[in-house]
Amino acid sequence: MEKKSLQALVDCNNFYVSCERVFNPKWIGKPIVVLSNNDGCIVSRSQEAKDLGIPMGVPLYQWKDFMERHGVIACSSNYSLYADMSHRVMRILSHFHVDLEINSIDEAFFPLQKIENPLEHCHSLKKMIYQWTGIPISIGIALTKTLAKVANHIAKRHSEWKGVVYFSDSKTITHYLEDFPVQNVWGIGKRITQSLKRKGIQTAAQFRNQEDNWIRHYFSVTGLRTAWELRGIPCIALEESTEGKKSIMTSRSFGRYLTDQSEMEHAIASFAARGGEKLREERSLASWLQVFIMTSPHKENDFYQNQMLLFFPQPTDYTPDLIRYAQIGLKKIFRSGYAYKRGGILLGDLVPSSHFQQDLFVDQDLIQQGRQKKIMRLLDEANHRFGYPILYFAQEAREPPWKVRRLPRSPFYTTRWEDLLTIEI
DNA sequence: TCTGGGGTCCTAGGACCC
DNA sequence: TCTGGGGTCCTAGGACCC
Repeated sequence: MEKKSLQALVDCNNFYVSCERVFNPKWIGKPIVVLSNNDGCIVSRSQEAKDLGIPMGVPLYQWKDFMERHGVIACSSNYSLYADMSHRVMRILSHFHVDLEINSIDEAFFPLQKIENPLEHCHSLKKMIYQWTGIPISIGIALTKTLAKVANHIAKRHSEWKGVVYFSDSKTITHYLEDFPVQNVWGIGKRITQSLKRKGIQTAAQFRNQEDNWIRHYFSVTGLRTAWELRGIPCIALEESTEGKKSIMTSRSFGRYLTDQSEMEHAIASFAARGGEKLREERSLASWLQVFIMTSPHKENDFYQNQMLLFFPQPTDYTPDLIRYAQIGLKKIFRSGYAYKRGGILLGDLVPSSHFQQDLFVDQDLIQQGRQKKIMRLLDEANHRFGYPILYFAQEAREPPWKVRRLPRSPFYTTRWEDLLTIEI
């Protein structure tokens, strides 16, 4: 007989802050926050910062005074460092679990039904990852993904579990769900929470106990799936991790307003070039490109946003093509007289580059194609080796004028030779 | 003055077809 | 007052996630 499914969810604690602390141990025990691009929002908080009541995702300027009063340290984000630390954690996990499903930079699921003693196994994983990477993690174990999420939540808040929570019987599950705010359930966001509150539902247990028809009627199949998952019936399958992305987006808010068309052209070219890199990393080709620009959505009068979709004659990952099409689109939608706050590109209908069949009717010289591939490979290799872009296209902006950092960023400790950590003895 | 950057999935409604 | 009906495909927009 087949054993019941069992899911584990690994989640790195306060991931960005934890990465910073690995190389800056004097920050351990202090309230720290990491900021988004251009230092706009707070995107990661240490436990001490959370305890002070600083919320996730809020604009920095609204909390600046408060943070100064309480001695909260803020630093700019360093995504290369976080991506590299994430790879290290995931590599260790995938060594023990080949069917690891990476959910985000700091989160992964894996099935556990074949493991003799899940609790013990996960405790040793947790210890190993801390020893080898310096990153503290929490693990939730349960029959379904949604319950594993809840268990993980509990693991972070109830220290008596020592970072690993195993929902092994229905009594334990009910006990925690009765105390679990419904808005913290995976898949239940702001809108659904509001609607549930109006109907008198506050906890995960209350939601789980509603009738199927009622849930289906108000919250569609998505809501019903969540309810079933809370009852321990798996509805969200463990996906094959080999499945690739369906679209790739590269976009930024600008550190200052852009009014000049040529500046916007440089910005869009840089986004297209970065999109090309991501495509080739994924070993995919894009069938179309969408370019979009917008003014600040916080300024209601004088708002303008527009986008244009362009199809390639055949799927491509060749950066000069991406830049060329992005510029064509931009010309059509750019209106002068506006102060632009954000722009970007979206690449869609991705197909694996290995599966792509040459279209016989497109007049494309094969030798030429081979050369293009070679150029892109050289470009990627060079930029990868140095850990930051040293080769780029003339249309790209060299020193992005829209990028404004006010606070120092940590060095690229793990991806740039000059930034290697030195220890004085 | 200052408000992230990615993604996925679902639904409703229109176009179109037989 | 009557004015078919059902299926598929596509798109835009909403809701959610971290």
